[in-house]
Amino acid sequence: MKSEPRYWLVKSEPSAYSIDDLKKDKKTPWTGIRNYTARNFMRDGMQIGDPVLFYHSSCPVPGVYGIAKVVSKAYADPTQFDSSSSYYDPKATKGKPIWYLVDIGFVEKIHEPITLEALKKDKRLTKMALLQRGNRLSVMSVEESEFKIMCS
DNA sequence: GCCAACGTTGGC
DNA sequence: GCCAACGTTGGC
Repeated sequence: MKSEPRYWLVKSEPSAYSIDDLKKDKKTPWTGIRNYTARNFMRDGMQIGDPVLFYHSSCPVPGVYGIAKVVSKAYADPTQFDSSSSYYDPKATKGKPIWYLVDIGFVEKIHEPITLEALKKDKRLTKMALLQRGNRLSVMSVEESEFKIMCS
């Protein structure tokens, strides 16, 4: 990893796992990521304590609904070894895991979510990864300046 | 290693 | 439900 982004954004479909679920659980293993770029961010980039924007996708009002943080180092995603899991990967072995994850901890819920619509309107954010055309990455980095703009 | 086919994501 | 974008797979 060339640069060292320290701010992140993770996407989740709220019907599968929402910011309210994270609030209830306090923390959760960010399991099931099966994209190499997203994996590399978690495995090689994320450090304990890094702030994470929690984004709700595929829902009536997509946007950032809360703040979380990285609370563990990267470790092998156990679901890749579980043949009964939909995330099972027969090519992975315990000696040579393919997929990694970190634990994500709850920080706060944003009472007025920062909607995708609002993000698109802010000229300062047009370059952020989330808004780049066709970006479907479920874990991505966020510039410090972008994070501060969104928190204000 | 190329590239067409296929699958998934996610906004609308 | 549609469709554009794009990552992954697999035949050659």
